[in-house]
Amino acid sequence: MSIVIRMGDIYESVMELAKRRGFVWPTSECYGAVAGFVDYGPLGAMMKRNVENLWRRFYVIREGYYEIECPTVGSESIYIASGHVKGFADKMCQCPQCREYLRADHVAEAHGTNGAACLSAEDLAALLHGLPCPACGELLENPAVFDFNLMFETSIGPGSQRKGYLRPETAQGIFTDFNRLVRFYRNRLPFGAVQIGKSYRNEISPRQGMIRLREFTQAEAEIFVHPDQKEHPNFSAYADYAMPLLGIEQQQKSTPSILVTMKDAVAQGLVANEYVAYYLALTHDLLLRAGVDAEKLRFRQHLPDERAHYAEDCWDAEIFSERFGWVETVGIADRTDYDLRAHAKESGESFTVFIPFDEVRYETRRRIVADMGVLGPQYRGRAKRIADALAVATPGNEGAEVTIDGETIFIPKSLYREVEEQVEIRGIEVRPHVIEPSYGIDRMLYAVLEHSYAEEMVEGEVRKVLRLPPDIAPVQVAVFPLMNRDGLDEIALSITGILAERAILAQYDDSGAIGRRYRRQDEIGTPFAVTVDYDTREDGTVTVRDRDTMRQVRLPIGDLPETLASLIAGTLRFDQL
RNA sequence: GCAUCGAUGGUCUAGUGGCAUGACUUUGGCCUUCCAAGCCAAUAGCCCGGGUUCAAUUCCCGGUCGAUGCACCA
Repeated sequence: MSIVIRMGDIYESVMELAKRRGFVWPTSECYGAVAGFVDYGPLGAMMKRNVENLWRRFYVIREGYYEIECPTVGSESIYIASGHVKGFADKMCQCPQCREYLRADHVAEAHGTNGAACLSAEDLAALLHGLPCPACGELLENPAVFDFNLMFETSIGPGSQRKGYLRPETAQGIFTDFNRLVRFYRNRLPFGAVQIGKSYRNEISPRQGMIRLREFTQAEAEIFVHPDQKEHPNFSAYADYAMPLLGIEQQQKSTPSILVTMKDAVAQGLVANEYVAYYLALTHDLLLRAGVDAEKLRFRQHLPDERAHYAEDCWDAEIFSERFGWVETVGIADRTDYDLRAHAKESGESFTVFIPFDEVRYETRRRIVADMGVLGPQYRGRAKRIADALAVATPGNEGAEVTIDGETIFIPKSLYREVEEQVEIRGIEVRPHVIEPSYGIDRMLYAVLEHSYAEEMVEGEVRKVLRLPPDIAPVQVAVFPLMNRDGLDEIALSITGILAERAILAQYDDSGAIGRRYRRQDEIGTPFAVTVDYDTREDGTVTVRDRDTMRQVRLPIGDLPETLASLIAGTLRFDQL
């Protein structure tokens, strides 16, 4: 019936369509676009929201991880704790000869300077002067050393007293709200929270359109689990879910990915635990549901040298793009307690959950109780500190030694007594581990557009069509009068209204020949089109046309809301009509 | 950020130191009983800034954006 034709540069075609039909535009074109930023046009914004809502259906509604919303501007302390201020600011310089960018501290380290990363830019520049460029060998002359941090910096309030950063990921907001979240979830593990929102990274050289943006949308879930209980309570839902995994071993031996069930992947130790496996499967499920081509999706495990030192296991969902190759779109990591520990250290708060024991436990503890009646007058200001030090000291036969301000003081036995007491232990403070699935929504959206895009020959004409899942498509239904007269238009308009009341986004169009109107909708991926013709006036039926097959069936107008709603939800297939 | 190449209505494109092509799209009208039909009309463009010149969309310089290579990508 139709032949799919070979396409040239699919990226060009997809982006041309996306621009022309209002999916994605270069930002602020009237002043000259800025690389790394895009505007979502009317259809793009609609489609993006549909993708986000699909994500919410999986993570918020199904998993029960509630969504929070934090500021995109955060104070410096957050990112000092997270490691972004230090870990993301590299001292760099450029070789004046070959123009190679160099990590200034690396060059200095290579020539025998230890701890070069901690030196100031001036000191580093002085050190580098006269050293050979590792790229071209020319001697560096007074190289300009500058900080490059991928975070956008800003100041909070007038006079720029307080430094702030645009968040480089949404995750930190969930971590900084941890203690509130623990109470919200009534002190029980596991629990999770999610956030969908903008993040910012001042990429040195953003290329590749929507793939590498300076402002982008992330959907992140942080799932807090007991460190010793990494069995997902609902693991059975995905235990038998089979999908191809490209583990470390497969990559090192250059063998293809292996098809395994999640149950086996965990049993074989390929995936670290049930939680990670569960979200690998859920992500696979979600991406296919969003319109990603299963053949162009793989899950790749981070190699030991690319995995962060604290991560127990880390996988990327990579989506194949004709233009960009394999693109990391989702990261799924077991981050252990790294983030919570870092914030606990920086903020001084605990970042733990109190887990009660099933039964109260009793422990016998020895404690040293100072005789403050004597210690107080004798040591005055230092008495309290001495008593505290005594409490944890290990006394000898004659007495105990404590060290205060570097001075070792001997406290004779007579000034304290050792008591043995029974303590009730009702539970312990546990610092949860974090399982983090992190999605790049813009990349996902681009991948869905690219994978959905098709050109085919229909009766000598090229038909461009986006085969988007019905609930991802920006517009769900188009409504046409066959002729723009004889009352057909009024009927079509009233159908549009009826569908709107059922919260179905229907677009009315009476302009131009009917075939042209079908093509217009094909191009933006509208899955269904309702046409009012002369039979409608006789028997109250209309045709419903399926985008992918271009087949039509007649239905009574009264059935439309229910039938279309089921078709869009995917509970009914068109070929079942 | 460096190097090379490019930028003409919404889209694709012709062309030029002197009134800027054509097609498609869009809008209006006529026509039209289901897949970009036809006819008439309309709307709409030389990326931005500076220089050379009587005159610059065209030549020169700088910038922006895009493509490619290098570098970067916790």
